Amino acid sequence: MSNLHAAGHDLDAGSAAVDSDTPVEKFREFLEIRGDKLTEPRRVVVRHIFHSHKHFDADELVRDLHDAGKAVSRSTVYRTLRLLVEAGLLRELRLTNRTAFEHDYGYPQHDHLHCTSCNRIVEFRNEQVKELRDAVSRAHGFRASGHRFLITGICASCSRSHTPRRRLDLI
Amino acid sequence: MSNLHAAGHDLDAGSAAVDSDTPVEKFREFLEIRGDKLTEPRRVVVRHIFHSHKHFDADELVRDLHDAGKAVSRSTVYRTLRLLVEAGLLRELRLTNRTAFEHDYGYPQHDHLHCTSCNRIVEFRNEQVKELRDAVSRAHGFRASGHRFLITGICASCSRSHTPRRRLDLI
DNA sequence: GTGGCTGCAAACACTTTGCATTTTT
DNA sequence: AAAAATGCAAAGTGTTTGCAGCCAC
Repeated sequence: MSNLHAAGHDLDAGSAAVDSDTPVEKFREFLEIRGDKLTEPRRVVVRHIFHSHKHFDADELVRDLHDAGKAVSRSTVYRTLRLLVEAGLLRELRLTNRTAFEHDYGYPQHDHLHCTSCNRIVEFRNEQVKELRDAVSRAHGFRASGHRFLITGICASCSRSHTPRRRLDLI
Repeated sequence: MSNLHAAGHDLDAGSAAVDSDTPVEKFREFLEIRGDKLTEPRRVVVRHIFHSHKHFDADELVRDLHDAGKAVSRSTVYRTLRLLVEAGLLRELRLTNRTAFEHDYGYPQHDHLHCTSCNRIVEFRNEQVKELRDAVSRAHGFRASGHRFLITGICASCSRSHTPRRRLDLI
């Protein structure tokens, strides 16, 4: 889990350090161009999202913010999420009927393995995916701007534990 | 286009011919095993779906059936769609917030290009996708049962005609 | 006949919107 | 001060469910 966050992602944090590459700054630039405003609720949402979350959905975010004593109304959360996607800071993931989000800024290109048993999502990185996408696009006169490669199946730990007719940890 | 439907897929049709490989038959087998029943509304839904549709959503299906004078209640349509997915006859596609479906029976493995401008979906086939999926799964101890590779971008005809090129890299 | 269906309407779950008030530039 | 954002509650979507009567096996 934590290994995915390994290298230099010291976003936000209390440090009053250089602040021009934080998600909040990026968001401000985006809003500025459109003549929109960076408000406190928006700042709170963005900071929270890029502070720790990986994949999350609107409801989770509303609840987390509330529990952290930083409550932001559900409407504002939804409105802000929409903006963050437009701004390219977040990406939508539609595995189920509720939209999940993940970081798209300062985050390396990757794809997902979705375990249909425990419902967990594992990320993986593989250069060939993009190569393949570009090759296919080229062959179709398509100008690719992105892709989603989702592999569904049973993860290692689930196929170990849920396998019927097999003793669990006895050996 | 038509090449995708190339070989022997004379499904439904009035011909009282051999009927053991139609989607309806497959569905019956599936239902039988579970001790469930093949009813007229279910037959109507399955026949309609495999008669012409490619990608469709529940609402479209309800409307089409209604317009064809073969109305089936919305609930039954939803219930039947769920069963067809379980039966492996249909596959879910979640590009937007409404679930879309496509044939999964008697249809070759393929993936999609989604044009975000005209919203059209184009299919493509490429063996390497599956190879890549299997390689990645293997590397993660994952037992893959399926995958979804979706390439988003602008299709040839849109990038020719429209040119309102959206700026995505403002930030 | 029985257990599973169907249709209807009502319930749900997720997301969006109208509006009066507050905040940002 | 003007323009835009917030929060609330109310309205939308899309999908599921409870139930009385109906139908396939």
